[in-house]
Formats: sequence, C-alpha cells, structure tokens
Amino acid sequence: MSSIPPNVSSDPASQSAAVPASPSASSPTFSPLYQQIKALIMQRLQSGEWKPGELIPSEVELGNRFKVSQGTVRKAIDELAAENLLVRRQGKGTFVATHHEARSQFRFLRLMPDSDQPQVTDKKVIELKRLRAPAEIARLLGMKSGDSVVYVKRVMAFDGVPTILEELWLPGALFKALTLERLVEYKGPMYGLFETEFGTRMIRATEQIRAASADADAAQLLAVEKSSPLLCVERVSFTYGDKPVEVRRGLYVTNRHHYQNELS
Amino acid sequence: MSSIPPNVSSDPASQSAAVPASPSASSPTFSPLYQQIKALIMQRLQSGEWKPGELIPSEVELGNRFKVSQGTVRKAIDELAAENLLVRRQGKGTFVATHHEARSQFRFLRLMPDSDQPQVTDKKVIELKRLRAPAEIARLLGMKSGDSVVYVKRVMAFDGVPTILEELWLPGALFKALTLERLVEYKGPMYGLFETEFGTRMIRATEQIRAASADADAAQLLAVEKSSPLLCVERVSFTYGDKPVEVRRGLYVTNRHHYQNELS
DNA sequence: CAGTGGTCTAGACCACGAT
DNA sequence: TCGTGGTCTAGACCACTGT
Repeated sequence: MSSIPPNVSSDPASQSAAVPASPSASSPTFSPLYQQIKALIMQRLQSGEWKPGELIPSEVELGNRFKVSQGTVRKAIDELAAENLLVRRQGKGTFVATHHEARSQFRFLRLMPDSDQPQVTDKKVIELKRLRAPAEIARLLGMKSGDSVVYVKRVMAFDGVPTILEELWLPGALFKALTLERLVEYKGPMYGLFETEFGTRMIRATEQIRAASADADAAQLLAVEKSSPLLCVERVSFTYGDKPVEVRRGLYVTNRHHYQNELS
Repeated sequence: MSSIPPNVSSDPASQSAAVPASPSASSPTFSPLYQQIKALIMQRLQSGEWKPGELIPSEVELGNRFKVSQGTVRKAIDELAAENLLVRRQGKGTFVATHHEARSQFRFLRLMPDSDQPQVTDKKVIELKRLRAPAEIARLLGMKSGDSVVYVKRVMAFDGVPTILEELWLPGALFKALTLERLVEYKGPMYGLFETEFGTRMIRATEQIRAASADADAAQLLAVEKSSPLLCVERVSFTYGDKPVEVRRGLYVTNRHHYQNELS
C-alpha cells in the first residue's frame, strides 16, 4: 500500500520537484500534482479496490499515503466529485458513486412527464439474445465486426402507457452471465445491475437525437399509429478510460413526455 | 468603491465572524464568505459595471477590495468560471464571458452535422413583429398575458439546405429598439446582438425536446414533405437572477443533422 | 467526544503573456 | 521584468455526523 507514484516527490521544500523530476525527455511531460493524485484515485476506482457505495479513505489519510498535503488531495477529489465519480458527505466522508440511488436515475433518463407527477414505471423485456455485432455497433463499441454482443429489446411504460422502446447492444465478453431471467427479475436501474453483477460502471454517455417515424413494429409495441413521430435517441455509454460499453437506441413517445435538457 | 459587504468582517483573526455578524434574526442567514464574494461579483456583472469581454480586477486586487484573502476570491471566481460567467486566461487575467466567440456558439446550438465538417450557415428572417403575448408565452416569460412581446420567425440553412425553422418571443420592454433591419444586417450570433445592443446576456437555458410532424407551413419553409418527422425544441433562456428573457421554438430537420447531448 | 469534510488564511513558487 | 492566474503547502477553525 501507500505506493508513492514515481512522479510525486516527498520533498516538502519544493512542490515543483515533483514535475521536473523527468526533465530529460523533450516532450512536455507535465502534470500538476493534484492531477496525478486524481489519476491514482481513479486507478483505485477502476481496479475495483474501492467499490461503488463504499467509503474511501479520508483526505488526510490519502494525503499521508501519497505524501502530499490535504489541500492537494482535496482538489483532486473536488474534480472527481464534479464528474460524479465520488460523492462527498460532510461529517461522514467521501464515497464511491453508485447507480443504486434515486438521485442518479434522472441523470441517464431525460424523458420527463409534461405534468410532473411521480409515475409508476413498468419494464417489459421483449427479447434477449447473443449475436454477432453488426458493423455499425462494433464500430461504436470499439470491437471487431462479428464479435459477440448481447442484444436486448424492451419496452418501458409509465402509468401503464407504453412510452419507450429500447434496443441495447453490450459487449459479449463483459456480459457473459447476463440472462433474460436475471434481467427480468432485477428490480431497480439497469446500470445498477451492470455495476454490481458485472463490475462495469457507466460514468458518461453521449446521445444523438433525431426525429423518426414509427415503423410497423414500433407502432405495435408502443401502441401508436404507424408513421407517428417518435424521438430517436442513440446513446453510447462509457466506463473508466473512455471505454465504450453500451450502445442503446431508444424510441420515445413524446405525446405526454418530453426530453429535458439544460444548457449552461 | 471597495464597498465592504455588511456580512464581511475585516477581522483577520476570525473568519467566522463574517457570518454571525447578524446573529439577531432567527433564520439561519448563513453563507460562506466566498459565496458572498461570488454574489458581489455577480452584482457587478448584472449591473454592467463589468461588461462582456472586459478584464475584471485581479484576484489580489479584489481580495484587497473585499478584505478577504486571494484564496477566497479565487474560489468565488472558480465557481463563476464553471458557470461560464467568467473566463480565466493564465498570464492575462479574468474576463467577463461574451457570446462573441466561436467557442460559445456550440453551447446554445446543439444541432450537429452527421458528418462533421465546417458548414456555411445562412440565416433568413421571415418575419419580425410586435404582438400581445399569448398566455403560454407570457407564463414562460413571467409576464402578464397580453403584454407586449417581439416575435421573430426565421429559417437557418446549412450549406444551402434549410434545416431550422425558429420562432422567438422576447419581452417587448427589453427589446424596444429591435428592428427587422437591425436583425438582418447583424452578422454573428443573435445572443451577441442581444448582449451588446440590449444589455441582456443569456447565461442559461432549458430545453424540452419532442418529435413532431411538419405542418404545411413548416414543410414549405423547410422544403420537406408534409408530415415529415421534425425535432421540436422549446427553449426558455435566462439572464442574471434566473429571469426568463426569451422563449424559442425550433423545428429541426434531422436527416443530415442530429441534436448532440452529453450525459455526465 | 473524535473524525470527517468545508471554509479561510498566508505565503511560496511556477507557468504564462505582455512589455 | 513584471503582473497574472495556477499550484502547493501548513495550519486554523467551523459544521456536521456518529459514538
């Protein structure tokens, strides 16, 4: 433990000594101390040494371990908290973020009811199977075309009204043990399941939104007229190291709901 | 100048003295020093004392003015920079953010070409007129139904292809001097015009996105088939103090473009 | 009460940009 | 060379949470 990074000096007199430690190479191999600490913490998260929901060591403890001041650790944790990888709780400590909280649900489901009321959501899995990745999916997941992927198709209903038709593609290697049974019986957010059962934590996603017309299949599953306008949301989710681990294509009925977005 | 806020003490021995300075009231009128400084800076921005694009006083200077340490000013500015109200430039100073930059354009126009290439954009104003605010618009703008608003309708084309049909509603009182001529001749982002000519700076917006079908008018102006699926984006923009100052309804053609969003 | 994160200070040096 | 923001430290006290 207490592995001191090569780039970090324990000489208190010169904090800059931590950086010019390798002045040999021509390239500007420079990084502030707190960024190095941040990277070290992120390593612990990625390796699973500190698991979602767990308490991590205190700031002073980490400062001692890494041989830096508490303020430097603080700045590293500040950024990780801003990125939703850690959660600070005054008086208690700093915890690894988890998808098992109502708080984080709305971060990855932006469809809101027009008249905001709590809703009963109902999820129905239509299909789960293994298949060879189509070229487009393989490209988005950083895999080779034809590699094994898990395919899921499901419908979500709010207050009994079918509203979202979703297709998912997951890397087969990571989700070997995912079965329809396991997915159906699981209560709670899917990313929570991925996190605890498959050690894969989503931390970021990009979405591309378009307008589309319902085809026969979508119209039937969503109980709308054929050619009805639908919101088409294509998402790629990433885990640590910007590694893509999910492609998701959703069709949203936006008669009584809307996709909510904040520009700031 | 150098107006010391009532809540800020200049006693260096007790930073907490800044808060219990008013222990009279029962309510917990508490706020960290840096938040008070942040509020003071925001006042200067809102009042126009520091205008968009301008250099604000240095951190040490502000520290002296407000009788706090540089670190406290720094934390206040950190937050304001994170909210895109200020922009820091190492070696130069801290500047008031402005919409007259390519950087800030993409923040408020999320429609991207599917194959990312620089595009020639062309804006055509269809209509500009004054009218009495419809109930819904008045509600969103925090006005009374029937109050005067400026209405703008325009089409934006990318590489010659009409892609966005937009309607805007602006408070009449704020935009008295806005004419069709002025709007047409103006080159650059509309929010830049609002900022320099009308002293109204947009700092935040919320959007509600739905799928819609093109009606006859939209189909004609966007050169698509009637009933084509379109992205319908309803935006409310806010200035300082969370005051709404614009309602915008856009219809986007998403055949060769998509609405790009980051979930983090 | 002890331990945690949250705030504040004072002083140091670095990297950058303009002069 | 100077002034700016950027980093780092060390130490202090506060507010919150558990025991």
